[in-house]
Amino acid sequence: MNDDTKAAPARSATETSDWGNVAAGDVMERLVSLCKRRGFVFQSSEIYGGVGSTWDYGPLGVEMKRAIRDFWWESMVRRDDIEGLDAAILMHPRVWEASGHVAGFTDPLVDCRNCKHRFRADAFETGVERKCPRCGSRDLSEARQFNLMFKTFMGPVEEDAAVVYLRPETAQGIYVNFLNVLNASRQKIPFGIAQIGKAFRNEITPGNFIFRTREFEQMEMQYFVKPGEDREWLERWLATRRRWYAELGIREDKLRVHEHGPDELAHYAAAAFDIQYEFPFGWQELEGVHDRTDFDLTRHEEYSGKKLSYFDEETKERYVPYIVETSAGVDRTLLMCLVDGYREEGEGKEARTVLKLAPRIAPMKVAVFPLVRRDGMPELAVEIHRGLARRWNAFFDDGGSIGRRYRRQDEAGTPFCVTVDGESVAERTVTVRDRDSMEQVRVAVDRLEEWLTGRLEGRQG
RNA sequence: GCGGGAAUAGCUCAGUUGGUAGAGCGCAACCUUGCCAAGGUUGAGGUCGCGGGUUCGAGCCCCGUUUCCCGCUCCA
Repeated sequence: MNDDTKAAPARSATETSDWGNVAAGDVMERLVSLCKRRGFVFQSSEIYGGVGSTWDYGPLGVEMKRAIRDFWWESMVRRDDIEGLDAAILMHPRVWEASGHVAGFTDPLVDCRNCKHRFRADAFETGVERKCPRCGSRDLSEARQFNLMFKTFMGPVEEDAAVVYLRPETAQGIYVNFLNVLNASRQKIPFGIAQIGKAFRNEITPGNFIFRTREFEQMEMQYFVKPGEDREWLERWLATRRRWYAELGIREDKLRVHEHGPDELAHYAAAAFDIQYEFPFGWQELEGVHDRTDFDLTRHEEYSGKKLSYFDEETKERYVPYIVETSAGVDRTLLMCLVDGYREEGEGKEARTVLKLAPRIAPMKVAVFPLVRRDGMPELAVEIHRGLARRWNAFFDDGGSIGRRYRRQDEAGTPFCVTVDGESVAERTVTVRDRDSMEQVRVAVDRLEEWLTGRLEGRQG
């Protein structure tokens, strides 16, 4: 836990918070409830009592998640210097020895309560005095088997089969394919490899809804650079990634960068930045931007016996590239978008719950309503909906009052609602209502798609 | 991992000394409705988280368990 981490400022229930008429402490609860009710996120295997910290994405959630992945992929891989990859979840067990994930996994570990050092416990069994090898403290935890990787068996007969692991991070799939991608793509350093995929960790403390789960999805880009140029690239990628969050429409004051101090750095990293968001449960990491040096490729050279260096034809130098990675979580990005857009506004009859999602990640882009069910309005509304649905996820609703239908779309985060009235039938014009400003404008039916394109993409710029 | 709390309809909850489950909202259908949760009628939906036990009888009492929440711990 670092010094930057603090709870969101406490406010009373009657005071307006960053989420409108709802106290910060209630936001997560309300959001979880909305997610279930509207079909964003369900607890996994709920009818059997649920399974710990795993979640299923419902009809709206899956659209939103896809949109987040697509936006990331477009901004990362649609560049000349980045290639895409989709590596397998199951990898050779030696990969995890090389990566350092197996060390301390097969052996029971002991924690020193005094200096927080963690070390192998097997030495005690051979008569070594039970004290911390670093600080000498005798205040030690019990020896515990740390099982952070999910283990399974490859082969149908369990006893004979090889133990394999579900990958605890996607990055290693990129490192082991470094040469394959380099040769196949004819890239030159500097260049990057990007991947989106699932990873699995037996987290000791999962929680906070979909923020920390045991099965999760990562969006990672590993950028291979010449040693010595790593720091420059680290800062460049950090700036690029910060801009991405701004383009997602996230509130500026809820984002910050935290630089890891020397005691926080992971074994593989020379320098590390976290991009953090201020959730109702505190500042939390969304993405790591790390200088991993040549640690990973060097280790894979050692363990595989294969040369993973790069020959620079211009300078005639051979070197193992340094790696600058950007590693973001899909699920926590989605949670951030939901949290950032969640509002409870107005009083009494005016009250509404609204998700102010950027149009590019809204699960539904537009909804179409006939004002009433007569005089040709339903028919025209159906026709308009059918046209829009060819291009966007568009929703049709003719149930209940018009105000109720607006409220339903507010909760789902739909940016625009199109209403067909009597004049629509006579003059081929419709009312378009904006989710955020609640303003209404009149648009010709024949120009509606063009108008929406401008608004949807204009607001995404 | 430790301690505490909770679990009843999709949601929020009520349910008396133990006597076979209710409300509001939501949802569906129909009517009404001319632009921000109007109204009416009808309806669907619960083996009360799960498994044992006590009892003539358990949503309620006891034990176990799972999940979630709050602290602490942990966090490759």
